[in-house]
This record gives sequence, structure tokens and C-alpha cells, in this order.
Amino acid sequence: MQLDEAKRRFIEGWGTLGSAWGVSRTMAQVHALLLVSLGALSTEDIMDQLQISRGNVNMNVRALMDWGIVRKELRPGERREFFSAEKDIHRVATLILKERRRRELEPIVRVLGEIRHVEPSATATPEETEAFTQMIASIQNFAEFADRAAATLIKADENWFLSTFMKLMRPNP
Amino acid sequence: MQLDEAKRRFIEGWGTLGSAWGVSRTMAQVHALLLVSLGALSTEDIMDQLQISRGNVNMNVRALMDWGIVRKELRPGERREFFSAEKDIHRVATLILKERRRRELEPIVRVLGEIRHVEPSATATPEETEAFTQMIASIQNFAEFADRAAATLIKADENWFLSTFMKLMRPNP
DNA sequence: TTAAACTTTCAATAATTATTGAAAATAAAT
DNA sequence: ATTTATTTTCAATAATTATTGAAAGTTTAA
Repeated sequence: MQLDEAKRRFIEGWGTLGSAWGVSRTMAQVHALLLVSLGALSTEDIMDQLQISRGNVNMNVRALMDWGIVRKELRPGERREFFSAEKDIHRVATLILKERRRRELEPIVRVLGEIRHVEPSATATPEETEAFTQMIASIQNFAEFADRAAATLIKADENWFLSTFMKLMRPNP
Repeated sequence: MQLDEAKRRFIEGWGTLGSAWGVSRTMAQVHALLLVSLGALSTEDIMDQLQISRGNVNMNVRALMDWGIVRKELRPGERREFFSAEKDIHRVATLILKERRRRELEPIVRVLGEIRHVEPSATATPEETEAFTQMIASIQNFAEFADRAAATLIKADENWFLSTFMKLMRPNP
């Protein structure tokens, strides 16, 4: 397969993966493009390669910078900005995991905390109330479990990265 | 807080969580409603409580059944169908994790396999080609890592479930 | 068989979300 | 200060995705 064709397919696949996980297709595609580009790209480079508008590129690179997986690169003597992706895939995964934990796990945990105490009432049977309370408690419990699991993964991933790094530093063990 | 209000808030929060993760809001809401309902609900019950159409309920309960987290319940002497959610939250998590692994990890792994061999060409420099190949290899590598992590989580979760079950069976250790 | 009670489908429509493009803002150079 | 290069914003528009509702399909019972 030709490089260009391979890149095209990767960008498409990454975009599809993104949309299955609630990330906009274009944002994932911009990320994919930067991942497989050797140097940093300008806004125009991205516009050309993905055939999207300037405003669209701007919004998406900024969102990617919010996630911490793309950074701006300034070149001396160049007025325009260039963008490059974090290339270490484990760091990328870690950053995404951290961010999603913050953005999506925290809000639901807050809601669960707020609704966990239900007062007895005339319209609801005690069984209904009890079942609800139990369900919320078990979800809350599970959210903690997920939170710890995410923390463990982030940790495991950092270790994995570290051990790879060590190997690189000392090629002949 | 009143039970009804608490349920309402839970359904809303669950819907929001779902859409952040690429699940349609209504599907997540139907799931939430079934989670906090004591018995099984009919199509009409769901229509009434969520204020959505019959067709919508039908499509979403069917999707939930595809995920394996909702099942149909038939009552003797009743012609219509009732639906109830899997109430064990660990089983729910396991089923979702398994399904997503199958639906989303597998396709991207396939694409990575297909594009990993790039032939040398006049239009691409060897550096570009090499960088691309390296990136794909590291993502492929990571996908395996993620796959193992998912398997481990599923396992951990089953163990957690098992140990809870054991405790229930023998309340006085 | 026919009717009644339900479920399923799907074309039309509504709602949501993403994208554009041009104007406004900003920053650097002259 | 003015021009030029660039980024940013955002109202308008396009594209996508979800929802409806009525017709067609299915199943059970009389």
C-alpha cells in the first residue's frame, strides 16, 4: 500500500472510532492527521489535507489542545502557528483517560450523591423507595470501582511507558 | 428529595452520561428508567414516563436487548411484552465492556493490520514512511494493551461479583 | 377467518450537531 | 499609524441523527 493511501485509511478509521466514543469525527481526524505527520502542520496544511474550513480547523485544534494531546509550535521568523500531536500513544491514552474521568465520571458521581437520600412519601411504596436506594448505592459503589480502575490503568500505563523508556536508554541489558 | 424527583434526575444524568460516550440519550434514558423500576415495564409505561413515541421505545429497547442488558419478560395471560433491565451493575458493566470491545476495538485493529505495510515510493521520503510505520506499530501495540486491560477488568469484575455473592450466601463468616 | 391486541418498520419530519465563511479581533512589520 | 498576516468568533447553513406516527406485519383468541 502507498503511504498516502495508508494515511487516508488511518484518518478515516480514527474518525470512526472517535465518533463511536462521543468525540466528533473531525476532531478525531485532525488528531489522526497530526499523529501520522512527521512535522508540525499549519492551519492551511490541515485545511488542505482534510478539506475542511479554517474555522473548523481552528475549533478542533483548540479542543485537542484542551485535551492536552496537541500543542502549538511557534517557529522563529514565522508568523503563523503550527500544530503537532503528542506522539507517545501511552501518554495520549493517559491524558484522554484523565480528562474523561474529570469531565464525565465526576458529574454523574455528583448527581448520585444528590439523589441518594429519598424521603418516604405517600405516593411511593417502601419497596420502591428501598429498591431505588439500593440501586443508586450500587451504582455509586461501582463508580468508585471504575474510578480506582482508571487510576490503576493510568498508573500501569505510566509504568509501561517508564519501562519502555528504560529499555531505550540501555539497549544492551 | 421525593422518589419521583430522584428518578427523574437519575434518568436525566444517565442520559447525559450516555451521550458523552456515544450512546443515544434516549437509549440511555430507557435503560435508566428500567434500572430504577421495581418490576418490568410495558411499552406504554415507557412511552408515558419518558414521553416518547411507541416506535422510539421499540427501537431503543431492542437496541438494549442487543447489548444484553435488558430482557423481554412474558407474563402468562398477558399478550403484551414487558421489559426489565439487568439489575446487577457489575454484570451491566461487563456486558457493555465486552460489546464495545467487539464493536469498536476489533474494527480499528483490523484497519491497523491492513495499513501496517507501506511500500517505498517516489512521493514519500523514507523518514516519512518510517515514522508512519512506527506510529501504526505503537498504536497496534497499545490496542493489544487495551484489549488485555479490558479482559482484566472483565475478570476483576466477575471476581468482585463472585466475592459479593459468596458473602451474601454466608452472612456470618 | 376475522377481529383484536399488540409489535415492527420506515418515510417524513424534527431536533441536534457540525461546518462554513466572512467579519471582527489581534499581532507583527513597515 | 497603517498595512498585512494571521487567528478567532459566530450567525447562517448544511449535514447528521433521532423521533414520530401511521401503515404493515404478527400473534392470539374467538
